Amino acid sequence: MKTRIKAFFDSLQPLPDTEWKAFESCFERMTFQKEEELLSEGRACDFIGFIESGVIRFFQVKDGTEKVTAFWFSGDFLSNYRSFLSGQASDHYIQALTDGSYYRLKREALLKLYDQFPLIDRLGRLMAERLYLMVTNRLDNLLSQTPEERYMQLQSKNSKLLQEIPQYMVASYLGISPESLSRIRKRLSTR
Amino acid sequence: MKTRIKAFFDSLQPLPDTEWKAFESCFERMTFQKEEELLSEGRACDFIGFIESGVIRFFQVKDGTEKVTAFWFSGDFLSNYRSFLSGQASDHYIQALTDGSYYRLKREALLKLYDQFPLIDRLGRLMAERLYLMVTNRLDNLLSQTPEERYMQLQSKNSKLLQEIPQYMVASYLGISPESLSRIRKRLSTR
DNA sequence: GTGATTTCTTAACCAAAGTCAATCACCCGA
DNA sequence: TCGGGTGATTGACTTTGGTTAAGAAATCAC
Repeated sequence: MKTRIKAFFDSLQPLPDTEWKAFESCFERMTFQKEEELLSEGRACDFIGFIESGVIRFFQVKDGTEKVTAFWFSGDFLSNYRSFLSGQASDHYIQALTDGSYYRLKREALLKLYDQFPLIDRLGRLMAERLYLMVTNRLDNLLSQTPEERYMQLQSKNSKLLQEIPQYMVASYLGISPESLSRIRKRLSTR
Repeated sequence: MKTRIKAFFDSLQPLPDTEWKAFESCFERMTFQKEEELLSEGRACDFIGFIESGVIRFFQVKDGTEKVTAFWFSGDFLSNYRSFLSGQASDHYIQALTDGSYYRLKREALLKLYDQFPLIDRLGRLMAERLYLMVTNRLDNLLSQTPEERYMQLQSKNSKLLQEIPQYMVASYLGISPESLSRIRKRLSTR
């Protein structure tokens, strides 16, 4: 499996050979095409994954308009983890913005691994904890910053995102209308 | 330990006697007084806890004004879990709004338990997963609802909160100014 | 390359919430 | 009981972002 993904898990909890082999062998490599839906609203998400290549967005449809919750790139965690954990139907879509590929681990296989290997159970704890940190970061960000501040932060920390993603999707991710983002950009450029 | 708190952990992962005894014995009962700070900004949070009685708020100071992130009541989980996990200084205060008590488990003790008992490690995973679900709920709520909708939801789902907490703190929790909340209330009452 | 579609920008107008300031209502303690 | 303090409300005004509509720019398909 891709070294990047191994690095992710190693940073959480290095696994001895036996565990790693068992763990790794449960991943399947999947490919996707631009526009493809990896998960539809209404279905429970029964996998987690890690992107090898390509760009993916995580969004929901609210009152007829699309609200983007996240963009994912190579190396990123890929799942509706909430639906994955709760078993409830997803309120989000997962959709490819480009062609690409990812490594998929099905829920059932992961639960078996948790039961078989305490160290993988611990890895699961550390993964949940890491994801908790990520989502609280985003929450904090939304609570404490204005759209303009969020855009500036995106520019400085994640400029790759701005280059690869249409602006109206970025606007949605920032929680504003495309027109507002356009205004913000204009405001910033004339300073 | 309080039955409510046992019920919380039982709902995640029932523990056999040995594990439960070891787990329970690591909790300490703590009391607090109105206004007391259970955690100050700048310190790492080195415990998790569960409230036995009383009301607590979780807030940060941003540009000189207090922003309330959460209110906690009897039975609720109590920690800056983010700081607890990352070891980084807390950007939030934890402060008592009333007199009360809670059961505290120190980080060091929990980490030892994780190492000693795989089942408690699993309990930790399920706890992290549960907390993940709670924070994504809040995130969704903030992203997809207007302040007015959030207030109405609070009324229907958490009216206890509205009775026990000063309005200006509720406003802060909703992400608006006290004046705006006052106007929203007026708007709603004349419908 | 050309036409069509999609994306981005701009403008005018509107609604919601913020700010500032004044006032009201209530509680509590001396 | 009176006065002070806290919290809630109201009003005037400002700011910000949403909406609608139009047009410009970029991209795509043939």
